[in-house]
Amino acid sequence: MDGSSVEMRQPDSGSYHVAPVTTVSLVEQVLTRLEALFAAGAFRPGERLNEARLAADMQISRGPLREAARMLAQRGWLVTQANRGFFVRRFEFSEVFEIYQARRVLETVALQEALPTMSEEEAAGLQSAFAQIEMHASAPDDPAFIAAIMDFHRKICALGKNRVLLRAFDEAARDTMLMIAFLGGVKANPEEFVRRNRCILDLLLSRDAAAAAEEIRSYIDIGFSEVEAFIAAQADD
Amino acid sequence: MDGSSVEMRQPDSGSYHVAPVTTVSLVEQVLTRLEALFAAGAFRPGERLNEARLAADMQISRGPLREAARMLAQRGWLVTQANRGFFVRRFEFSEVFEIYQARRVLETVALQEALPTMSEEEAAGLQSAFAQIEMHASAPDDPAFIAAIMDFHRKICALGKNRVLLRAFDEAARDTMLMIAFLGGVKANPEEFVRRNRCILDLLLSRDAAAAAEEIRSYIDIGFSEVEAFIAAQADD
DNA sequence: AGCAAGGAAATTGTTGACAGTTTACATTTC
DNA sequence: GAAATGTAAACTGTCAACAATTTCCTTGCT
Repeated sequence: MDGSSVEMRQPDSGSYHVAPVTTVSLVEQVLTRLEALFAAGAFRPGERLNEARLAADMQISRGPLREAARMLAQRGWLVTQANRGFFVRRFEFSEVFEIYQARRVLETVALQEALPTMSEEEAAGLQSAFAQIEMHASAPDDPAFIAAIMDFHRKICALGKNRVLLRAFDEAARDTMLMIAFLGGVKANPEEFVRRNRCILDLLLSRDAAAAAEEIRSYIDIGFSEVEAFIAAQADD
Repeated sequence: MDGSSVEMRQPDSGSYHVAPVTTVSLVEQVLTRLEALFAAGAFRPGERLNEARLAADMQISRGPLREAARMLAQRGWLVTQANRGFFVRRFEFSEVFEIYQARRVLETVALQEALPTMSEEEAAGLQSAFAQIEMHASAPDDPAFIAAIMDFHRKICALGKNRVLLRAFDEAARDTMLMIAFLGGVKANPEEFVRRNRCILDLLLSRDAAAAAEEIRSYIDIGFSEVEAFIAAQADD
């Protein structure tokens, strides 16, 4: 490039305000790719994963792969057995219920205390998050649709301004997505989801904590019922 | 050993029902030792940990150490910077408040729904857990004292029978212990803690969910106030 | 045929070495 | 003397090889 024609502005004092060089370590890249494989349903519950083969497929060595796998194990997506390696976790049905129950608790608790004092920025954030749901509703099978829904509800939980509880919500949200990946996608009708989330948004914007909490409760219960019915429909395996 | 003098009983049918040989992988051992170092206050917030030195001290190579460190990073105790390694997390004061708030929420929520149907086994478990607190009250500086208190409250949270929320409590409990390790131990008077926990136990055993929840709320608030005061007393650093 | 024992192949656990980056220090320049 | 520059040491990131264990198949026995 010709450095003479375009002159870079020199900083008037001290520092340059350039964006820091973000080097993404190989382990983080592997973690992202493993997450994508999980989301795509590439791993089956109980499956043992072959380190050498996976590393070869990713064109890396086993070291970084194992480090990423340890992180997923700590997250609960993989379990380890000494000298036998990493296995994909299994879901019991009882745990599916607990995941939905946990999300219900975490979202409604966040509301109860924080909704009356919700800022305009937070309200705008909720609105744009809901807009993302609408945007992806035309492609309900795209993982981005579920991700948008989760992000909307994450912002609801974030109203509580408690990082520990928000982290717990993130865990539950990730568990939900993992479970859906195992089920092979949800068949629920997207309009229904958009409609009910719009209802939640409206109640939030009107600062009606009790009504919003009640609506979230029933929304999540419906989500659980859909999964419950879907699982019941699978009388095989 | 002389195998002839002692004859093992042969099983009457098929299998032996012996406990499986639990080989503890080196990574798990390292994780345990790192946790012990954290609990002992060996790591200071923000400290960078030298992989080669730590591995040499533990007489292992860097591979297993890095895997254990990745797990602690996923847990939030360490943070990573590309090409710079692992650093011990820092606590902001605001997060200390959030930890206590989260424990308060998780314990009281578990009670609200589950206390009326608490089984006799669960009640007995709570009683023995409280007995452990009393047993360690004579040595309040021993980490086992705090661990006993945490275990009692963990059993309270477990009444809710929700593994996702219980896991969140575990996170918060671990964060609490880490924070205390950073502070260099709490100076609070142990009799006060024993007395208030006995009060909680009594209310639990009488199945009074509302009163127990209220007592837990004030108990945790007091715990937080103690930490708050302790931090305020440190006007240095 | 069914089952146990043995051994080869496959797989995980761990290590040491090398490459790339960062950090610390000495040197130069103003 | 302070700031910038260059260089060596220290450290992290990654890899490939070796050791230990498990898995699977073959063989031999009842």
